[in-house]
Amino acid sequence: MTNPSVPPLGDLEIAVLEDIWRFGSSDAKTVHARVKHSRSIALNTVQSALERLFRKGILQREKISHAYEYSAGLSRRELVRKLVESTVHRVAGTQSDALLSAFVDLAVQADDDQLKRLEELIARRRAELDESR
Amino acid sequence: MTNPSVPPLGDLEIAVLEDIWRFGSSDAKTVHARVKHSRSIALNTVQSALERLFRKGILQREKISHAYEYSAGLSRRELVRKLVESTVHRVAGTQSDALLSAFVDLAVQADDDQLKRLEELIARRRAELDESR
DNA sequence: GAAGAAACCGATTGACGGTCGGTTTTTCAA
DNA sequence: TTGAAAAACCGACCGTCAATCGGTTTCTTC
Repeated sequence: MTNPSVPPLGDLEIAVLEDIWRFGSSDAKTVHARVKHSRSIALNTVQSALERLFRKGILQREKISHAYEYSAGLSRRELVRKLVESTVHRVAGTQSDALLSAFVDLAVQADDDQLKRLEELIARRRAELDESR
Repeated sequence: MTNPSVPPLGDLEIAVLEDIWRFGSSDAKTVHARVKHSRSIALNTVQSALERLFRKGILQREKISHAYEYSAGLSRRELVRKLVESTVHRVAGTQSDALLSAFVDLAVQADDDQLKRLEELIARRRAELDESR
């Protein structure tokens, strides 16, 4: 929790991740087959993006016969959270304040519906806090 | 608003920025004088960090006699917001959802006090929304 | 007009992402 | 069992970018 740092991700890495999120666990070949329409890219390139993602702890892999099956170790949601956390940590003296500031300013763009959901969320969180006291 | 992208910042860049936030508008020499305690670094190095920050639109500068006076064009808060926005945009299919998700997950760590402030914020935002309708 | 200050102009180094080609290892079927 | 196909593995190259600085030019001011 003290060091939630997630290394930054490149464009291809994100594209490949998106693909795994979308279609579920896959091996390099399959990902390549799907991704090569938008990017003409060699299989090896996809392979190393996958590998990098694995080393970064973003993807998991399991050897199925002699091919790696890659799967997302994180939901998009979790990744976004970690990424945001890292970002904030880098440029924030005291986390909580900076975090709150970001909330504040981002919330300004939220619409009615989102505000409502946010309120519910806060209520729930508050309930949890009360409960554990 | 559609393209809020802020380029990523290096460590020295952030340090220099922090310095400007802390002490206000300064020229390279002054920043260097303050920063060199923690990092033994040449004046030129600070100068180019400042310059880079300027080119990235993070700092403003004004020529005072023949030296540049750099000042923050953004508050820390605004920067954090932009940085977070960029981060979310890169990895999010549909912005609003990802944004909300990030809220949700980050809010889980918020304490009582922060929740209260968040609620106030939402209330205010809601009032603004009503007003402009 | 000379000295000092600061900008300006590269140049270098080290990471890192993206990109592959070639080599080795593994699997599997004939 | 062996040979072809598949996939991993290795390592190289390029481009970009932050950090770092030395040297040169330009500007100001006394």
